Amino acid sequence: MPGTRRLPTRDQLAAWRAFIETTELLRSRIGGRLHDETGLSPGDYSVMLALSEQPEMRSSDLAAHIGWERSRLSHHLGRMERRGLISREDCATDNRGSQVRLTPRGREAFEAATVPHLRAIRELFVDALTPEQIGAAAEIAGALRTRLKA
Amino acid sequence: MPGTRRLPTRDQLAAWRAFIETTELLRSRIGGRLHDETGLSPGDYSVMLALSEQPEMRSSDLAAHIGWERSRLSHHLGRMERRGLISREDCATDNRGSQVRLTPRGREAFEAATVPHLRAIRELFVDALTPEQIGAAAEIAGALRTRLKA
DNA sequence: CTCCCATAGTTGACGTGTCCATCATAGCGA
DNA sequence: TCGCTATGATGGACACGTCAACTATGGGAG
Repeated sequence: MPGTRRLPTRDQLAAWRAFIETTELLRSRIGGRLHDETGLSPGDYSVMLALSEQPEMRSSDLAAHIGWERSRLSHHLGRMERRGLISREDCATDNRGSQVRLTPRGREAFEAATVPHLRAIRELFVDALTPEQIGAAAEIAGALRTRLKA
Repeated sequence: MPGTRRLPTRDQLAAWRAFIETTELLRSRIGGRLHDETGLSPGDYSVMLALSEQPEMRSSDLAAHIGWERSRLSHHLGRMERRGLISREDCATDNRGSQVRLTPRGREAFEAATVPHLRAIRELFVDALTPEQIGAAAEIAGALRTRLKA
């Protein structure tokens, strides 16, 4: 059947839909619990996780570290700064740059969020799967990422 | 170690991160290709897929069918209406309700989008995985969904 | 030293998603 | 019929993401 050749089969499509819809639901549930229990969004958590390991970073380095576009990070840091979670100050060695750091309040919020977040991951991801399935999930992620890089 | 008991292990956490980050990247790549090649967003596609199977639907039924909140659908339909993809009109049997339908232009856009979208799914998902991995992905989705429903 | 381009970062516009408030109608029980 | 509650749908406020434009500084080629 020309024109439909090489399109996914019914089963493949069903697997695709189940996979993509469920991962989306999982993401939103984990994010929702994080937000409800700690007041932090997943984006906040990523930023703060990086800053907790390296307390002072250039904005671009931070963006690269967490895999975000600079613009996205700039918008997000603006919101986090308004909430008093991080601060930005001029960079001594490059007048274009800015250093980002956690405020004491930010560090406190991050530390309070760690255990609830890990617990949500355990409950909704780890505990939902067998050890074999967790391994398979990691392998699937690897295979998909390889394809996405090509 | 009280307080950290039952938190994910290092390996489990690595699997979680790989899984969630890769599925997010996959989603955005498929969505990006859909948008670039057809001008439709994934949200547009979901709405139009439902309407292509049942040409006239109540807004609430449509929302339930695709698993969206009514408010989200209302906002999205507003944007789609501005672009001439769908139309809304009063419902004859319930004065509160509205009927949603594809415009001719909407139907045309949807039909033009189907093959490119399926092709993207094949290239970035189906072709990235072995048949066993596709089966495992479906099973993982099922297991996660079962847990999410509880 | 000057010019040119690359880089750091911000901003505006806009699509998207959630939460919550609002409003009108439907539908039921007294 | 009257009034109460549930439901259908919309709207505003705000967070989040992307894209493209813009500002300003850095740094090398000549």
